[in-house]
Amino acid sequence: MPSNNKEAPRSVIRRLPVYLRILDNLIRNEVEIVSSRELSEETGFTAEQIRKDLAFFGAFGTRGTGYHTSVLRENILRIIGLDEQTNIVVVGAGHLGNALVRYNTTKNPYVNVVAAFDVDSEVVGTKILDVEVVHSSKMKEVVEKYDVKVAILAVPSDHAQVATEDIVKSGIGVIFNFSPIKLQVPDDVYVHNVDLSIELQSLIYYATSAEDKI
Amino acid sequence: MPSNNKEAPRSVIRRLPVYLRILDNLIRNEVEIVSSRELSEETGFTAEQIRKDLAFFGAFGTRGTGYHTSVLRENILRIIGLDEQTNIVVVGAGHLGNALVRYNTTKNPYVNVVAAFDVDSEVVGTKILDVEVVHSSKMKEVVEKYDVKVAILAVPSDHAQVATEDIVKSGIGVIFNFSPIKLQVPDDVYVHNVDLSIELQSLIYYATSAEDKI
DNA sequence: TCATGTGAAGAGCTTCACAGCA
DNA sequence: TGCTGTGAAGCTCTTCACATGA
Repeated sequence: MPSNNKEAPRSVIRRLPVYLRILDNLIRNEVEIVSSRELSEETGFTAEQIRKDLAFFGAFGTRGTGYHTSVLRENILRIIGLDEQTNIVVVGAGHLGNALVRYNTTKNPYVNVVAAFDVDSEVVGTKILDVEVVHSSKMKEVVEKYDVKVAILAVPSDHAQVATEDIVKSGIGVIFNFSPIKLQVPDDVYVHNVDLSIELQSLIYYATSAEDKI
Repeated sequence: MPSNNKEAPRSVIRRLPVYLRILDNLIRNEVEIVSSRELSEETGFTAEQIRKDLAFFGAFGTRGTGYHTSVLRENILRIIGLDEQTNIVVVGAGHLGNALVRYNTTKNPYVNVVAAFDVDSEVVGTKILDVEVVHSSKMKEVVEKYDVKVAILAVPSDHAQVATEDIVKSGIGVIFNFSPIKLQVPDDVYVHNVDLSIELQSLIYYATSAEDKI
């Protein structure tokens, strides 16, 4: 394997799934070869950056030709760890949790939502598509049974830390956090925060400063 | 005004709403002064970074003391453009759009969702909380009436480009895009993409590589 | 010839170290 | 004294320019 021993930059890891989606489309259309310039047009990233990203993990292309779509796809799947189906859970079955279960079940290939968790007896026992809403007290059991690696956290702010402790105790090491709380977790747990209020508020800056330019 | 003429770095703009939220909490608890070190503890950003961020726009603090919470809050509101209520719309009233209307209505102060848009006659005319679901053909009318600056786009992929054209024609200049499509827009329209599938897929990398370290 | 792979230069952002001031 | 404000250094990632090889 001609790959590198250095830690992969986060920016590269964030772009890999973008390449993956394009490759899936190309392969669906039976395109066998793609160049970095073509990938650049589809993604908006520069061709040099795409080559650097891919070259970081090894030489997957052919000079003068380009990249073999299916070879590149296999390599990216392996690098990310999507070469085997990944089981995830959604914690919180309110409106946002509900939408996230549906989204990842119908729109996200490569992941499999095995359960949603909630503490509200109104929703425990119901289903979202084919996904059962289970009481949070059973999290460890489900996580061990399905070897779940990632939890999406979408509970109200005042439940977020408690729910996080359930998640950590169940053995999950990666949390995709939608609550606007700085979660307290052990060092070996990886938290990725998406704060929709904050992202929207920062966008307002561009809405108003763009207007000033008129 | 002791502020700067250079364009503000994106990274700074993304952090400003984080400071804003902390300040809102402090002011609610009648705390009048806060230091960069205290803000650091709340946010996880370094104290130097916080001082640099704030100093970019002017000298808002007092040496030896710290920052006056309400003064700093007012300044950040003005910088972002949140000093007056910002009207937004949500385009797409499916499960994700529904959740986003609720989220921004109940959890996001400083923005006001004036309408949701859809083309499905099943949902047009219904309400999400107090927000009416309006047919997309009336977008321009609503946007002009409420001086809407930002649209959240949460429609299925195959409708995303068409919906974008409605948004652009209505006069909106900032789009918060949840669809996994590279939207084609004029140069003066600002698009911010959040692709939930891609973010989750890139997280898998950390789930599996963390495991390898055992 | 043509597109990849890559050292070097450049840009942008963060951290350091300390001057400046209440 | 204590905390802000800031030039300088450092780091990370991107762009450039071109050598490399099918």
